[in-house]
Amino acid sequence: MLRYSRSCCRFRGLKKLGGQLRPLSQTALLGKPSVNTSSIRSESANGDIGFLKSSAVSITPTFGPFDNAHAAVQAGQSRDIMNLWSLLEACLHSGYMDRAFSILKSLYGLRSHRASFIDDYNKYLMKFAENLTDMKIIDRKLFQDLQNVFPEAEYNDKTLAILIHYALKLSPSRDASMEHCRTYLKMALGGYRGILSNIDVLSVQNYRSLVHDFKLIEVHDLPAEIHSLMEVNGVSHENAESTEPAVNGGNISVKAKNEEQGMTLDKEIKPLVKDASELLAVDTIGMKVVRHTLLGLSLTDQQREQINSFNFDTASNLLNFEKDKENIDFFEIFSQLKTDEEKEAFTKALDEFNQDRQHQLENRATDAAKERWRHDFEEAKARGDLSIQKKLNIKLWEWFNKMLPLVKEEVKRCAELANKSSQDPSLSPQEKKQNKARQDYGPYLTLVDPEKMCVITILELLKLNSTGGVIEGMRTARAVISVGKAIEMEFRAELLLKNESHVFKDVNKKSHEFKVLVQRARNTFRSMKIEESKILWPQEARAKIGSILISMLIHVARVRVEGVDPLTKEKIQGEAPAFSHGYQYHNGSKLGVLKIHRSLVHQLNGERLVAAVQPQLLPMLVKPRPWKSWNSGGYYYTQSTLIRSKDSPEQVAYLKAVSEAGAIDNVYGGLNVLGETPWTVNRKMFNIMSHVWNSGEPFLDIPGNQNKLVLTPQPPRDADPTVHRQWRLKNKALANEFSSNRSARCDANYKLEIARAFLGEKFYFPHNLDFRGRAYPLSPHFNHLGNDMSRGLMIFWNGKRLGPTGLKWLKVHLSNLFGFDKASLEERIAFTESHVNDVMDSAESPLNGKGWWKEAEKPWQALATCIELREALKMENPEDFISHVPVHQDGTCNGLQHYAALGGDVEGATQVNLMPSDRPQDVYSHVAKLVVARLEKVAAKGDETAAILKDKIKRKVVKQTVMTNVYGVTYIGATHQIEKQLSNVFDDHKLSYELSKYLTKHVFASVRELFEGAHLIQDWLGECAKRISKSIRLDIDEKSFKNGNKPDFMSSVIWTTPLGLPIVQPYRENGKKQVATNLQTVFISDPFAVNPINARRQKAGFPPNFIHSLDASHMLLSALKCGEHGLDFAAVHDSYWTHASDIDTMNVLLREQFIKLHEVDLIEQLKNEFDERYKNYLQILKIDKKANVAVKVVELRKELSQKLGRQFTLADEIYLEKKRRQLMESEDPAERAQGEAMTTTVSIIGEVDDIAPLEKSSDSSCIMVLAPLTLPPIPPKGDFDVKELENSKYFFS
Amino acid sequence: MSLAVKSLGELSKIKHYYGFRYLLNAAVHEQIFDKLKLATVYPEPNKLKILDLYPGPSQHSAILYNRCKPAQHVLMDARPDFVKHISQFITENSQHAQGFQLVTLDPYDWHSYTELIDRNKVMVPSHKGREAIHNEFLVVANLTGMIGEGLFMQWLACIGNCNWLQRFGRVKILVWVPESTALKLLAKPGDHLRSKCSVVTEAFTETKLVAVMKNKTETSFNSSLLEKHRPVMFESKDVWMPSGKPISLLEIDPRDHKVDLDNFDYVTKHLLILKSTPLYDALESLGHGGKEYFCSVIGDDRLLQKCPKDLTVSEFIYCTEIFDKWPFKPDIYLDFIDVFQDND
DNA sequence: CGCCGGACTAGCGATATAAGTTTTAGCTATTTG
DNA sequence: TGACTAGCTAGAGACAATATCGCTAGTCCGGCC
Repeated sequence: MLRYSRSCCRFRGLKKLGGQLRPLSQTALLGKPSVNTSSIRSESANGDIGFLKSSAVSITPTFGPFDNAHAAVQAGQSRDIMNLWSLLEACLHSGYMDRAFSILKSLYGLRSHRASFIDDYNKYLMKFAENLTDMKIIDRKLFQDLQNVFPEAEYNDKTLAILIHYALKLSPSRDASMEHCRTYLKMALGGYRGILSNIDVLSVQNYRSLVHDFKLIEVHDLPAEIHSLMEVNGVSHENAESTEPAVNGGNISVKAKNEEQGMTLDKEIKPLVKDASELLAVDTIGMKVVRHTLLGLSLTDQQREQINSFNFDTASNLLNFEKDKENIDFFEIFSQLKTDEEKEAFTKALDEFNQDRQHQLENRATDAAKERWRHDFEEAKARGDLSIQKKLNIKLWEWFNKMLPLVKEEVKRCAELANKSSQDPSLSPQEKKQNKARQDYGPYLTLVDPEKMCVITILELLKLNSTGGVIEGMRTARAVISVGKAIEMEFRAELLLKNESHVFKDVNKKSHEFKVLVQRARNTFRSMKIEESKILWPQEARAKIGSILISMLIHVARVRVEGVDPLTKEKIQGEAPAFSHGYQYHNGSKLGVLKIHRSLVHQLNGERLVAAVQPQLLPMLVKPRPWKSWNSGGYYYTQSTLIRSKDSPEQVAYLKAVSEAGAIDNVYGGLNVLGETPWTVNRKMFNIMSHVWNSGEPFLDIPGNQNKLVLTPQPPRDADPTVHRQWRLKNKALANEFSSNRSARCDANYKLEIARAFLGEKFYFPHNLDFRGRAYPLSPHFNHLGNDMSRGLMIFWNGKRLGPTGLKWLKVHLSNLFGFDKASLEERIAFTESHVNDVMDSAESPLNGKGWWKEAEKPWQALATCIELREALKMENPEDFISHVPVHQDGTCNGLQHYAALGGDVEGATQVNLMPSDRPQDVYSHVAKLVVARLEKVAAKGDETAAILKDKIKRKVVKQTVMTNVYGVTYIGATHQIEKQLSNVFDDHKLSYELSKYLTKHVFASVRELFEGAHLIQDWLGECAKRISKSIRLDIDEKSFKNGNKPDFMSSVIWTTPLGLPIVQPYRENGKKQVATNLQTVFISDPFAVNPINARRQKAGFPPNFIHSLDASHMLLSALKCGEHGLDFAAVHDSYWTHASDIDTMNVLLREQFIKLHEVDLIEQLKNEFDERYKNYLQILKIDKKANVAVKVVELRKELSQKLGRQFTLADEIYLEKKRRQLMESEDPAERAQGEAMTTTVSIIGEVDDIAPLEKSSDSSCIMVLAPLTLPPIPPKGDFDVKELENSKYFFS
Repeated sequence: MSLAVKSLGELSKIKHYYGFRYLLNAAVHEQIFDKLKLATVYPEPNKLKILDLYPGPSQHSAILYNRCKPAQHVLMDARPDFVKHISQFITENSQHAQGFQLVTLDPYDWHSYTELIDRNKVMVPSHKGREAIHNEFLVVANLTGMIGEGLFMQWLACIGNCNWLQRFGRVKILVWVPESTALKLLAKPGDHLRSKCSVVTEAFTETKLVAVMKNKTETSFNSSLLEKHRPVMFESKDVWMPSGKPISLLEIDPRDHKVDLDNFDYVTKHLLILKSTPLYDALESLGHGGKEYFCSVIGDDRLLQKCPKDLTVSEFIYCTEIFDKWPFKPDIYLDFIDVFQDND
């Protein structure tokens, strides 16, 4: 009855208002928006692993505000939108409703954003309604806003959901409430489901009312996750008369229902849980079950005792960060379980426990840190021990307490300012300025609990000690941003938690089974919520609140210091600020630094700073949230994006488009496999490292614990300037070494401490991608991509019986770790076997024995393998050994492998083991040989340099250069690498540098000779990138021509990987700007700014990036397949890891996938994509002035110039060409004809079939013209057939 | 007999000027040397040694040589085109060029001087005390090129340290610099160009503006400066290469000073970053608790209200002395940063 | 009432900073076929 | 005449950042008609 068509509704609605009929809801009078539900989902073509579908989408995407390249109008606005969004959000949560409303108006003003404006309005409405008691006000407000203020905006299902939610909450009577709901439901755009799917608005209680009380909707209208929650109740309460219990809900066990039955609804609806932390305490029931399950397993008495005494209350038993406390060793228990059933039960119980812990981990870390400080403080106070040389934590607690009131005061002022409409004129100019600034940061500062902000600030600053090359301190810019970011993260996590508790507030989890259901619903809810939140605080806001907080800390934080009186030379005690803001110069440019006082730094050196590790970024205790969309996956409470595109919203835009089309499911799949591999800490390795660490001595790559930086004595004043310079350089070098040692040690400390916390735990690494699609674990510090030490600390949680092949592979692995990896497998096995005594010795007494393992290329991993091997060999049948150590298979010069496959280069393919062979080919030795041959040839002709060098060329000399050559190393870079090697042979520094320069040329030439095909492709890729990045795009580049004939080039190189991932090279000119903060201005780039691209980097980066995108594709495909075959899989780009026993399987799979990848001609595919994507682009060429076309162009220019009465610029030419094309696309035949008839400079050039012969490089005899963009022809492909690879066992080895 | 003085027309045939600019008008040069009254400073030409750095076309060298007839006049230049030109010039004038010689060393390289003086002993200046300007040694240089400014700043440091050529005494330097550099060096307290180098120049040298290019633009020397120095003015057409920034000639007379250079450096450098912030606040950037300390020592509130850009040299020296007495002063030798060491 | 002028300011762009110089591409003149 | 090379020069470059100043364009206010 209220379903009016749009036009008549407005009309009639208004009429009715004027008349007697007072509708219950004014909002109901609003027009019903038209719904656009067309979607373009094309069916995946057969055999497509992503590319076809994805490229189809990404070539002509329809972009939202993330795009910064597509539409010119939008270009300037996307940044505004993001800033407004974030400000709106901040104002709403800070309760600045008036300001929020004016922001809404601004958003409404942005045309390009109009369509999604209602989402912003909904957020406002939601908040607006929160503190009201009268439904009518809400309804009227909405009506008036949409009628008068935002006339072009139309409500959507979420708007209705909000109305329903509040109708249920606020209506005075059941009837009124029901009537409201009925009305709103009828206004639905596309059925009830649309409204009801807003589980972030409607609470479980709401659903129950709608279903059970009012019977307005059926259970099957609800989102699937909610069903179960309804039904449990439905059965117990309503006897299932109106609902159909069978719908979808069959998975509820009888037991669960029974358990629920005793409860009445009244009892169930408890008073609201006010905040997140209280909510957490409710969960203990489940933990009893966990304990019960665990105790039911076959355990040793000791373990039983441990579990019995273990407090499964997660809040008090998060990870173990205490040195002398031991958590239960879940890994030990798990590995000792005999039967699969027991393992399964154990796993289930542990996972459940970990679900809760993960939740805690991501949410309660700041509180935990604070509590620890307080605890230490109180303890010391109780002991009466508040000595001068205070413990760090006590100091921190004091700072915290001094800082807190300042922060609170500031928050108060911001709030006051926001509520005051007019400025107090009596204020001093300085105060006024301060208030002005408060307007900027105020909304953001009032979002997070001041206590938390203090803790975060302190922790961040301590964590940043000695970063950014500052000796004792950090860069200010980094500090303010870090603090700001941390605050933002905290806010997001809190927000999510708050929302969650709001929605689930009236759900009581009495039973264990029921809780599982709730948890599932929650997870869905979280995913939704996270996906929805695309808002990022602008860097500017981060910097501003960061600086405010930091300057407060600077103000209060003080330390005891010691100094020397310059006159009496006595030691003096004093007090000074712990932090000091100042500047340092580098190359004449100033750099803001935040210095940390030396005495504090010393104290920090001795501390274990685990608390400062962002807890949101630790390895996860549960399987990561599977990747489902560009921003949904990984951690549970922290938003992570699929691609780490710090400053490329452009790629995000493409990504969203293809993701929504479901074109990159293989990427998600591959990443999920990586994320689902469970790990645990290798306890034996941990103990050894821990021991080494505690000694404080340098060991392998762990630097020793030096406390003092000793500088060399100063030369006399009148010494030669060179002497002074040398002295300064020497000091710099010393200081750099010192500080890099310190940060290396600090890093090692992080690793060890995280490892300690995860001892005996089962954990996972959530992964995401860099912009080329390479996978990286999200958790920094401690992951399997880390250095040898990190890797040595980790083993697979799951163990697998070695079996005959496993044992062999374990031996091969050890040999590889020693760097003995270019021999045949048999020889490598023999290598290990010949060292069996060393293996035993290393494993048995790693620190006191002969220390053979330390000679390995990767000593820590070698030691881990030695230990594993010893355990195996000790057994009666070593093949029965259950192995956990990951065994690696590395591609031999993986980049070249891809190049060889692309180029079909037989010789190259052979060299990098794409061809089956009895022994692995060693490219490096081969190149070395080639180089020697060259040198000998020239030496014979009398070249002395060649003669000196020709005997000095070893494999090692060329290795790095050959390897990095693929990755586009520059001549200079390569020279440095070679110089490093040569300096071992030649003492004279200058000589060795000269020789290196000479040698580099020959190495390059040799590599080129050997990988002819590869280099042709490399050059082709480079040339394409160059042309694309110097191309002009008709639709947007018009205004970039402001500087006459020199345009700003805007087109990045964009391509689609075989898996369908769109890649946008992010190299743009850095549009860094100065941002004023409390401490100083800070130089930061705004990721949403549209900057011209950096053509040089686009060109230099493309060839290696393309190859990386291929190796990434290969890895993900292999991961996917390994996952399908039940393998535990991990990878470091071109090094694939699995259990020893599974290596053979993995090798087959990865070769299969490589073949699959290269079966299509990827280069041709790329060319086609380029041709399509850059179809209408123009390029600037220089052609011969005397050529026929050139003359014509000049004539036309002259003519047009006269008509215009001024110089005819390239911008004009582009404008004309654009017009011509528009006309030709027109519907109107007359216009089309007009277009055809038009002559532009571009059309003249376009008539020439092949422009290339006319091109000239540098001469005054040529002119600049615009021509359609053409790419060079693909270099011919060689005869190598990638299928040969199938039997090449040394491909990866 | 004297060396031939070539004209701009001839000298402009030299291919490359390497980004340097030279005044090539003999009359103006004469005017300049008149103004400098070199005869008073160097009463005994037969003991005078002149080191001419980056002489380039060497027109001024010839004129100077002709006027002073010094015992030795060494031109140091290593730029191929100039080397060629100078060698040829010397050959052409060989009979009149006693003591007029070229060394093809790079004046930028410190080693060139040890090479010239200590190793090959081509030119060995006498050591003089620091009571007066060295009266037997003169340095002439053209630093109008790219590297010029940087090199000059280092020479200033050498004056402060009494090393390099300044180890022989307070050696006068006549140096051509870009006008922008001259402006900086001569900036007085309160000038917006006041910077560390102006303070250092003022503290360690007595610097005079000898010659400037005639210039219509505003962004040039202010009238009081011109009034004070009364420099010789020359036309821009007398300068080769024709394109480039205007140039000026400075006369640098090192002072006898006893300032602790390192502390002075640190204090001026840091204070002048916040050149318009009152000392009261700016001092905090000198180190942990700088504000507290300095305020407790400096009684004069007027000084604390002043901005670094308005401070006189003696005020900077005063601050340096206080800084030096600070028990908790930061380590001034660790005042740098390794920007490439970025751990993420 | 409306209009206008002047004061004021936000915001942007330019410039200086320190003090051994960074690499590279492109341009020009020289050399050589 | 053209092509190639060497060597210069300039242009970007990571002044891989920040303080300050001056200019401009807009805003606000008060006075005047």
